[in-house]
Amino acid sequence: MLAENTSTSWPLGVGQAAQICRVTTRTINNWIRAGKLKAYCTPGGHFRIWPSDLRQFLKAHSMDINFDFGGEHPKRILIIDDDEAYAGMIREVLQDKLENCDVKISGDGYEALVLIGEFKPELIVLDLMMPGIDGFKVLELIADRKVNYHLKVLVLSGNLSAAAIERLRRSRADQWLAKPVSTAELVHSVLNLLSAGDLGGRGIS
Amino acid sequence: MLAENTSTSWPLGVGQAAQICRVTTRTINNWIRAGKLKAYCTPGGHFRIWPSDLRQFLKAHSMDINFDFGGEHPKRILIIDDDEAYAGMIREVLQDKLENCDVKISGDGYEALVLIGEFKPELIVLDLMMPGIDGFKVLELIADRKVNYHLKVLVLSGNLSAAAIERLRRSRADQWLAKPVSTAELVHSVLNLLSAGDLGGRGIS
DNA sequence: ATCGACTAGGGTAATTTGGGGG
DNA sequence: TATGTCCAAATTACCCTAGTCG
Repeated sequence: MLAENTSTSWPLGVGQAAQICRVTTRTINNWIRAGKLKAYCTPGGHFRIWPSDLRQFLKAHSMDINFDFGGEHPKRILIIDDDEAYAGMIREVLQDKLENCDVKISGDGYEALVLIGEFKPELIVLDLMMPGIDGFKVLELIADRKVNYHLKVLVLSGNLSAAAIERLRRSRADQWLAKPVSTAELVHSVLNLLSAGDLGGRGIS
Repeated sequence: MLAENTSTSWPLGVGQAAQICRVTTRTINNWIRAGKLKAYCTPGGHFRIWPSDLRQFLKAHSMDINFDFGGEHPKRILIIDDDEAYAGMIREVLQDKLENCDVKISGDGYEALVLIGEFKPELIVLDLMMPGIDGFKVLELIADRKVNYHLKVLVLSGNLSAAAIERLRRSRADQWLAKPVSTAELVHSVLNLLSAGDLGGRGIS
């Protein structure tokens, strides 16, 4: 649906790119016309730059500049936990600490599977103990999708026996934390998992 | 309301085009009046833009923007059946008779759930008899999605007792056929389900 | 007829382009 | 060579109200 632009990124104007790169708009313009910086053109002749292209440009020229212009899509996080109150708390913590994130909760493992395809989260916070569906089955499916997408899984569980941990390792979970978990620990893990690899998408669906 | 029609080939309002192009409605208006962007006019003077015209416009100006507004894509059909040979046969029949369709097969009910979200099929051909996951659970999830998407379900089953049929009815399956099913019967049902609720395009693109 | 959502168009402000010369 | 600065024309964004759509 178009009405909500929570998952689309916006192109930067030349002035915005100039601020990020600490140069004048004129220079940005030169870079574009020289073919060094990829951009597209409005019918009126104004250039627009996708954040991911600017990032690539900065990286290619070893310009050590980081920017978070809010133009990129928020990080999509899916919390799979049948404990509604607990999941809600996690969401609040994440929304408070990660200023640009889009969090969805699913208390039903089956619905969660649909959401994995539909919402395309970058990170899944998974409770292993769920009624109806096996958390390891979810992990197995996710492992298949990791080939094509950036998708990290943080497992939360109250019962992390050595055997369970070994099975998690084989299931390619990215990280696991024992409940109860401190907010600091949670946020640290989430930030760590999200910072590994990112690319901005473009387009509307 | 114009903003809601994401799954049929309706003309776009100026605001929708503006969101797609990441410009203001005013700018879209300028483009139209300058003859750069093709549009037609309502009696009251409001502009309407066909998705194909907008797509052509974006392409003509090398604007690196993709949008999928539905209506023009091939019909997406998801076959959920653990009998690989049977599913493959259905696919061949459908691809032969529906010249513009995109068919995916899932032999695993869990993976199928992910595909429902990811592939966003317009039609699901569902085998009730599946190992691991209950076909009715799938129907239940689909019923939720029907609120927001055009999604029809054709159930195939070898065991269509009166009780099963009653349960299918309650589960809001759109149609059910007993195995074995004739190809003519299958194709007829599929065409019927796909054409319902979809007004089609405008003929030429 | 009523109503919410959207749009056209004018006016104005901000930004961008491209040139030329430092 | 690459970039900063000045400038006019063009393009786009923002704000507003009356009018249209469904």
